[in-house]
Amino acid sequence: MSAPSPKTREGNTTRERIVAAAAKLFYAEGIRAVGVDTVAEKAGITKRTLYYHFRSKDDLVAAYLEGRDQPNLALFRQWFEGTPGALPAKVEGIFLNLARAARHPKWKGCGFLRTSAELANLPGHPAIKIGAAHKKKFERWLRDTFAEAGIAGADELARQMLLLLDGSFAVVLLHRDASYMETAGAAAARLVAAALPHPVSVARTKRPTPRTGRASQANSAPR
Amino acid sequence: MSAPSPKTREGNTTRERIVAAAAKLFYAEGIRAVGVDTVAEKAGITKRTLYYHFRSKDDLVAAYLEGRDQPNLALFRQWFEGTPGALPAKVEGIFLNLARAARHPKWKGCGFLRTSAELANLPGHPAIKIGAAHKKKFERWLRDTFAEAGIAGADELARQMLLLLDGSFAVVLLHRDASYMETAGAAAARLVAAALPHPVSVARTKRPTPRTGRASQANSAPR
DNA sequence: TTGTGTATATTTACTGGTCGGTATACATGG
DNA sequence: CCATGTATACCGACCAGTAAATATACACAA
Repeated sequence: MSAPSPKTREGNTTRERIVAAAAKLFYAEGIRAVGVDTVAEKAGITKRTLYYHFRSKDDLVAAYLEGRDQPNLALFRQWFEGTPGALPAKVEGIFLNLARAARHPKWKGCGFLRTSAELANLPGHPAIKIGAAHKKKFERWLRDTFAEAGIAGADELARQMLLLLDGSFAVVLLHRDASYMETAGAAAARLVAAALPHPVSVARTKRPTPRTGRASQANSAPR
Repeated sequence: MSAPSPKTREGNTTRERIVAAAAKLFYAEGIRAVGVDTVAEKAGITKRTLYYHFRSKDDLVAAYLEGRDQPNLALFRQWFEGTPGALPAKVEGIFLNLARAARHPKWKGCGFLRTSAELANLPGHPAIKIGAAHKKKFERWLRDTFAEAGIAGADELARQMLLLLDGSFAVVLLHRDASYMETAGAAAARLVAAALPHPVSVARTKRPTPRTGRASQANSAPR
């Protein structure tokens, strides 16, 4: 995005190959578990070359997450749009696709969350800022999507989806049981359906969304 | 719980002091970020003594989480019982108390989840098994509590609560914004209220819980 | 075309320090 | 004496980061 950097082999810059190697290793093994020597070896370069392209390991970690930001968001959008049906079903589609992905043996949870958990003692770390921004982008996309559908509490609903999503990342990683993602998807679909302006398929009620009052009072976004 | 081990100073066995020091350090800094030398120093002993009491660092990590199991569960139960009102409010009380705790500057998320995230590349690690068992105990307690209240889908509801809880751990740790826990509490309360056998304060419907059908089909626990 | 300067890119070899874990000896209390 | 602890000193491996030399590419001048 900033430095042009010339080609070295077929199509890949050296920097890209370093980030690709770092991404694989950091995601598979963890940040502190992987040394820069290992990254350099996997990228087919020497450690000194790595330090020519990155000022420090922390910068490399940040580049790893930076590189996952857009692809991840695109994947979620794709899962949403690729699921037929009404809004609740489309939201649930994200969770069901994620459950399928989580059953792959190499799946190890959400790289952003795992990095933030591992570096929790360094709150200002650039990688954590990138992770926070990533999740905020996702939440904003959800909120806009809900708002376009005419949902009143789109803000809070988006936050709830994020909580269920990240909760399923954590729980599935711990138990290695992807069915929790289907549970989360069901809960998400139910919350979305309850927030829809049109009473869904349930017997119609007088007021469209009478249950919104309770929560909005406990959650007026302190900051 | 297993070895009696004699006292060394006032009231504490050496082993307990080691575990206490390890707990503080591992929670505050992370597992791989803390060396055994640091733990030994903080416990006021030498490293060799640490290795007299624990076969390996992995054992020490397991002991750290083992020691947090019962106190953590007791705290959740206490928060639940200490909140007045009906079931949804009591469940929400857990989240509100947790939000208060999360605003403490030394709060760093859930030690069980953070350990599982950091050791995700070692699925069989004893500490991860302890963490999984801990979360299962909490989920079981929730399920039994819901079942006693006459809720039909107590199993799934308990899983949803766990997802919201662990989701809020992850999200609040990333954003350092405890208000997400209040959002999670509101969502939890709403889901519990919707599952109650008695239609809550909303206008009565013909069937007590008509919305259960959608989710039960998507979540029949594959394992 | 040839030579030279310069910025980019990469190498080998190495630094001081920390990692988990241990060998050996010494203390102390039953 | 012997079991239980504790202390000093050390191990090889690995850690993040660096020095110095060099290879490569391109610009511009003779």
